[in-house]
Formats: sequence, structure tokens, C-alpha cells
Amino acid sequence: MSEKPHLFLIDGSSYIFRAYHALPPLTRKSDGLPVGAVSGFCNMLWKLIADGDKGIVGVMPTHVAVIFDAKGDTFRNAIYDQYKAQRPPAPEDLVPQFGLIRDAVRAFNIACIELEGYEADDIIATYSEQALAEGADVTIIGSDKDLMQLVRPGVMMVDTMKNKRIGEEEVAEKFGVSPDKVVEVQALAGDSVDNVPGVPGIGIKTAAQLINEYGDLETLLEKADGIKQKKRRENLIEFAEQARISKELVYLKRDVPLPLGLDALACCDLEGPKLVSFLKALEFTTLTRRVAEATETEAAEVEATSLEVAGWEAADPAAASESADAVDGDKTPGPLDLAAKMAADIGALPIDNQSYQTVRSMEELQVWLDEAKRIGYVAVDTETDSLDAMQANLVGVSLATEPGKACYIPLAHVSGDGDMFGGGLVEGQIPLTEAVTALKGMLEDPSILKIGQNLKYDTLLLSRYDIEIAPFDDTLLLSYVLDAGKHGHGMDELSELWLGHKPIPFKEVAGSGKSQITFDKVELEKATPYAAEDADVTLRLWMILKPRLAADGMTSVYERLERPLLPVLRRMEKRGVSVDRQILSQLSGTFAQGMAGLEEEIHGLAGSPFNIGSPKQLGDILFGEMGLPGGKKTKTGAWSTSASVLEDLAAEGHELPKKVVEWRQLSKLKSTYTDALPHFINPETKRVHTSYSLAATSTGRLASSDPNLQNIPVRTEAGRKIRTAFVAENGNKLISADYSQIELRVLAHMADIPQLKKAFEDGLDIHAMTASEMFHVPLDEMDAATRRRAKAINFGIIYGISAFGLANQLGISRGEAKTYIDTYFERFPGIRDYMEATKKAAREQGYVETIFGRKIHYPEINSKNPNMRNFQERAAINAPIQGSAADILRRAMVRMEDALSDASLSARMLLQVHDELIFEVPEGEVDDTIKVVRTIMENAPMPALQLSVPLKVDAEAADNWDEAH
DNA sequence: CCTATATCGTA
DNA sequence: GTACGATATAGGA
Repeated sequence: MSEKPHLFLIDGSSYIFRAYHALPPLTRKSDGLPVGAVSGFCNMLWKLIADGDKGIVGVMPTHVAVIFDAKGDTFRNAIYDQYKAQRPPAPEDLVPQFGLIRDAVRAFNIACIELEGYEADDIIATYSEQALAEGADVTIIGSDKDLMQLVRPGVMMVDTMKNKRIGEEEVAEKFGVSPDKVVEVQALAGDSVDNVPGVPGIGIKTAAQLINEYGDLETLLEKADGIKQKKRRENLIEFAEQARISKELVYLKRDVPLPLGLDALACCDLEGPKLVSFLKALEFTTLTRRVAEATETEAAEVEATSLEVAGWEAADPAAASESADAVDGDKTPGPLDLAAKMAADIGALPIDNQSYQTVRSMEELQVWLDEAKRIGYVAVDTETDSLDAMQANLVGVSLATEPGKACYIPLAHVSGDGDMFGGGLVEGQIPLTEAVTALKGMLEDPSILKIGQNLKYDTLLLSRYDIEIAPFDDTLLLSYVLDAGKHGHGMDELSELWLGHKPIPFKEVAGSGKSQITFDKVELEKATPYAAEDADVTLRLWMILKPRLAADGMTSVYERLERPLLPVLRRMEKRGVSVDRQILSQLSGTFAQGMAGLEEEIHGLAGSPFNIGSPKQLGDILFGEMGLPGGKKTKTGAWSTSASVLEDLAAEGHELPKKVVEWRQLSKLKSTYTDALPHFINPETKRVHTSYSLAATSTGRLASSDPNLQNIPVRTEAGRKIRTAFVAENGNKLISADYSQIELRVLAHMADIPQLKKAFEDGLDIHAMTASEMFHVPLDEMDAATRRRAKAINFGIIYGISAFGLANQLGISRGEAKTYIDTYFERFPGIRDYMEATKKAAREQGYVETIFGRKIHYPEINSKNPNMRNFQERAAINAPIQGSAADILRRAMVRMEDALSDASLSARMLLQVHDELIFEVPEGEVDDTIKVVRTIMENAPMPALQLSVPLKVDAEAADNWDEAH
């Protein structure tokens, strides 16, 4: 115990306000309780403890206390009734956090001190004094300038938020005098924030100069008539008393009657379970995990503290839907209503798209960047000359910082007149490179949250300008997570829905069809209202949707499965995949030849030429002129000429429909793949860059477009040839890794089916096992036809089976199909239970969930239209299965890149096809890569979830996709 | 010129 | 029976 005691005094009250203002104002617990400030505060405390002597303070404390301002007036109000009188009341959503922060301090086993009639600063001053007297060192954790008067040898200030140490030197720098003269300077200069009057016309600079000259306030006031400057002299004389009062106000009392002696502040050991229990109750998942790890606490075994929050009533989630429909006035608003209220408030603000600023100079731009820095978030939208982010050029950027406060920064607009040569750059635009540099600072600033709609586009575009946007929120993803199944998530749709405002259509500024112009040719007068409005709308949508995230309990889906996947997909898109033009062109030729031959035969059989590609003409020939028996009808009443109908006719011995089926296959392959794909080869990169949509499907699957690389043929031999055109670069291989039967495995887990689980554990052929169970055929005597039936039923189950559908699929009667299904349910009663439970859940709550909590809504599940209702029921049965599998692969993708680089592998993830990932990897790294990929994919649900069924991944490497698959 | 429909490629 | 996107045709604007 030879070490010198060291006391930490933490200025709690100032931290509360700083944490509150530093974080986006929307952090809430799942029941809506605002906890942003508590979160910031807890993180600060934890960092202080966890960093220990490695942190900014550099020493470990022996004693610690957190000091708060008590409620109500202090002795200073008796001295000067205007003291802090202009302070607005604390924000509504901060009020319930005051008590919680005190609870937090206690959970950390730290003394928590406040005293009526005194400010925290006075208590800190008194403790400092006493500690010094007893030979201890003191560190004040805070940044309030009023505390700076306490700095002296043995007393140091540390601002942990700015990671700054404030010693005598820093104080002298700020006030121009040594710390012991700080009060003299403050007495003269006053403080508008605290309403300390000071002497008019004297600021810190002048005050420091005067104090350095005269020594102290009293001496100065005595000799004031000797001051040369007339106005200053007069003011010093006239306001002498005011200065004395000011000094009294800023001088910190050092003789406060302390409620606890220094000994009582001695550090106690952290109690892991106690702290974890508290953090868990507040749903601070990351911090809970960190604390649990550091204190070796088993977080899962600790029960969350039950919180009692003054001024707050936790919502009953079950009551939420009722209260939404409730008649006004009969209920106190709960937190869920608060998110709704926010939506209503922001939705009610009118939008005036003529009020936006066009930013034309760096000075103007800087004002916006400063504002973004000050508030910590900004809505961003880019304008370009193409929908393809891999080829688009940046044309302008719009920003919004408040509803209605938005701007457009044109950067590359050209005058449209100059005909085919185009005009030059429009005057009055900031040079592109200069603006990009300035914007880069803001867009990469970790303290500024960037808010966008469909940011994958903007981040991909800007990554080509060497800008890596972070951190970010995406309103497209927010809406998707909250409302999948209810409506689309495009900005225009969301704007009309939430803001009751129809944004200016793109067509209105750029025209449409042949006369459409690119955005760089749009006049600035038209461009600004359009572009800035997008940023304005995006910001408002964020303000409405972000609070709902916690209120609806969707934070973890958003933060684990959506937001982190966006940069992963952006990189996959940017990498692209190598596609061999020659192979495709060769295939096109082959397909064309085949089509030509078939065409001749078909026309010959028909007796006259017609457009084979026209279902209408084909129907007329088949069912009109040739008088074949028409099978199915189409939605609009026309004869169906679908492949299944034509195949039935062919089976009856008709040549023509058989030839048409062949022709159609070739036509499809040629037009959709071999002819179309080469147009997607990027001239610069020589690769094909698909675009993945994170928010296109209701279930959580991705969608691929432009081109769609998730439907490249594989089932027929001719089609598979197209896959040989997807190749690895020289010296590389393509690896295809796909989950085996992931949806059936997910179903076995969710519905808890013992036979299925056993079969997967034993690595059995699942369809054969199903067939064996259903038809009582031993596995080793299984025939292909029986297995095929079982396979169809397994798929049918996943799709929300109907006798009609199964009959169709297997070409059997509905009665027979019904018998199969009944047999299946007899053998696997758990599946029927699962399906009934899922339908019930959908009917009662309007949505179903995946195993990771993704919600899929079915607003028409109780429809009176049986077709609609049945359809929604099947979809609701399918969604948790398909969606859970999709979530698993999402988790794997989010982790994959780091896992590969941690293993020093240079494999690049290129494509995703629902249950398959494609990588491009140097030949020498193939085996190691497969190991890593398999581990990540097979363990993707963990640690959030341990499936009761093993996941299996098949992986293979080859020179092209066909051979790797 | 634009949109709806039919068809078919994938998981 | 689920979930998608691309293509060509056809018909109304």
C-alpha cells in the first residue's frame, strides 16, 4: 500500500448532456424507452475502467465517485436570481434517463453523489481540496470550463470524450492566465451559457490581459479609473458590483458538507453479474458482451434487472396494436405511441421544394459540412448520369440536416445547348475534385452518421471516387426490416405513405423515353428542387423510421443482417465476375442454328409461317387451325401454351408442340443469356457487375438484376453450357460452396421433427428417407420414382403444400395428392403442427418470423377472398423457412471477408445464389479457402443460435462455374 | 411510348 | 404449392 492514492471525480451531469447530444437522438430500448444518454454514459465508464492505466488518464484510481447536480435551486440562485435562468428544461426523452444513469453508476459499484443546494462542481471542488490535503492525486473526468479553476499540481482534468488531458498548460491556453486566476477572468468575461453577467464589452482575451496586468479582480476594480480605453473604463466602474457577483457565481465552493467521506469512495471490485444484469435490462448488447467477457460472467445465465423508470411506463407490446386503433384520449401515451407520434409530427410538416439552396462555392459548402459535424448526422444523396453505379459519373450531391433544410451541390452539370458536342461546364459550380475532397472528410468522419436511401448505389459510386462512407443508416433497409410484406420501400412510395408528399418525378426534370436527358444536362434551377428534395425526404423518413426500429424490436435484424451486408454486397458488385465473350457468342451461333432448323420444321408442320414466340399466334395454330384439345386456360381466358401443356400434347404424339418446346428453350437461352450477357461486360473492368438488392424480396432473400446472375441455367445440358462462360482469371479458380438441403434442415429444426433431424445427423438421403417413411419401402430398395414423389412432397411442404399444387407437380389426381399429404402428416405430425401454428400466428399478429427475428407481414391473411387468403397462408408457411435460410447465408456473408483475410487468404467472394456462394481464388489457396468458407457457412447461425440440425456445405473448385458447381 | 401478360430461367 | 428477374409480344395511349 505504498502507492499514492488517486481519486477520480467524474462530472456526471455534464456527461449526461454530452452523451445525449453526441448520439443520434433515436436510441431506444425495444419498449421505446430512450436510452441514448445512458448508453453513452455506460460506455464512457466502461472504457475508463477497461482501459485502466493504458487509457488516456494513464493511472488506475484507488477512489472513484460520480458527481451529479441535484434537482432544484442552489445557493447561487440566492446570490443572483438570473443564474442559469435561461436554461430550457431538459428534453422530454432525456428526463427518464437521469435516474437510469444513477442506477448505472451503482451497477458499476461506484459511489454516486449529489447534494441539494449545490452543483456537482462544488462537490468536486471540495473533494479535490480534501484529497489533496490528505496527499492524494486527483483526476477530474469532465470538460466543464468552470472546473478548470481547480487544476493545479496534483489535480488534472481529463476529457474522455475528446480524449484530451487538461493540465495547467491547457488551462492557461484557454483562459490566458494560470488556473488560480481563472475565476478572475470568468468574473470579468461572464458566461452567456450560465447567464453569468460579467462586464459588458469584456471577453476572455481582454479579461486575461487585464488580470495579467493587475493581478486580480479587486485590484483591477480599485484601479479601474486608470484604464485608458474610455468605454472599458466606464464599464468596469459601472459594472464593478456585477463583476463581484460574477466572481462569486463562478467560484467553486470548497467547503460543501460532503455526504460521504473520502474513505467511502474507495474502489470496489466490479461485480460482473450485477453489472451484466443491468446492462442486459437496457439491451446494450455489445457492452453486455464485453463486460461479460471481461468479468468472466455467463451472460446467458444472468437475468436482466427489472427497471423502474420514473416518468416512463413501459409498453406492453401486445397492447400496441390495440392502442394504435384506440380512440384518442382514453390512454396515456406509451413508448410505442411515441414512435407513432414522431411519425405524425414529422409527417405533418409540409415540404417546400422551392426553398432549397444551390451550393456554388466552397464557403457555402463548408457551412453545410460544419452543420453536419455539429449535429452528428446528415442525409446524403448523389446525382449521376447513369443508373449503373459502376459506370456512372458523379454529377452532384445533395445534403439535408433538418426537415426542410436541404441543399444541392452541382458539380458536373453541362449546358444542354451545344447540340451534339454539348456545352461546357455550367458556371458557378465547385470544381469536382475540390468538392470531392471536402465531402470525403465528412462522409468518412466517424462522428457523422450518413443517412441515405439505397446507399449501396451511392457508396459504390463514391468508392470509385476513393470515398468510403461510414457510418451510415439506410432508410430503404429500415423500411424493409420494419415493413416487409406491407408495401414497397422505394423513396417515392415511402414519401407518399409517411409524409403525404409526392416527390418531383424524375421524368419531370429529365423527360422520358427517347427525349430523356441525363442529369448532368438538367438545368440547375430544375435540378436543385429535385435533388435536394430527395435528401430532405430521406432525412424525414429516417426520423420516422429509426425510432420504430427499437419500438418494433427490429434493431438486431437491422444491425446484424442488413446494414453490415450492404458494404459486403457493394464489394462483390464492384469485383464483378469474368465472363468469356467468345464462349457466349459461339453458343449464340449454335442456338440460332438450332432455332432456324426448328423454325422451318414448325412452319412446315403448321402449314404456314407464324411468330413462334407469340403465345397468341401459337395458340391459334394449335387449338384453332389444328384443332388440338386445349388443356388449360390462361388468366385472361386465352389458351395456355405453357411448357407443361405443350409437353402433354407432345406425349400424345404431336410433333409440332414438341418442336416448339425445343425452340422455346433455345430462344430463351439465346435472348436472355448468350445474347444479353455480353452487353453487361463493363468496358473498363472487362467483367460483369450484377446489382444485388437487399430489400426486394419479402422473405429476406437477395435479388440480383442487371443482369440477374441468380437464374443462370443449370438444369438442362444446353443451358449449363452458359455456365462455362463464367470463368476464373488466369492462375485462379472459381469455388462454388452451397448449402445442402438448407431449407429442409431449417424446417426440421423449427418444426422439431425427430426423424428428419436424425436423418440429417446420419447424413442420409433425405428424400429417400421420406419416401421410406411414407411408402414403407426399405432404403436399400428405394426406386427412383418413389423417391421422386417424396422429393416433390418435401418441396411442397416448404412451399405451403396444397393438393392442387402437388397433383400438378406429379401429374396425379387431386385425390391421390391429398392421400399423399395425409400420409405425410401422419408420419410427420410435427410438420402439420408447425404449419397450423404458423398460420395461426400470421392470422393473429399479421406477421411471421424467421429464427433470427426477421418479420414478414401478411396484411391480407384474413382476407375474405379464399384465393387471396390461401395464397397468403402458403406464403406465410414458406417465409420462415426460406427467410431463415436466407438469414443464415446473410450471417455467413457478413463474416466471410474478415474470416478469409484473418486466414491470410486472398479469396474474393463474387456471387450469391440463395444457398450458394461463388469465390475467385488463387490456385494455390483453393484448399485452405474451402476450409474457411465451409467453417463460416456451417457455423453461421452461431453464437446467436445453435440449430438442432447440422448444416452441410458442399464446395468444389474449377476453372468455370459449370464444373465448380 | 408505356404497361400488362405469358413464359421460363434460378433456389 | 414459395421466392425472384428478363424477355418478347400485344394492345391501349
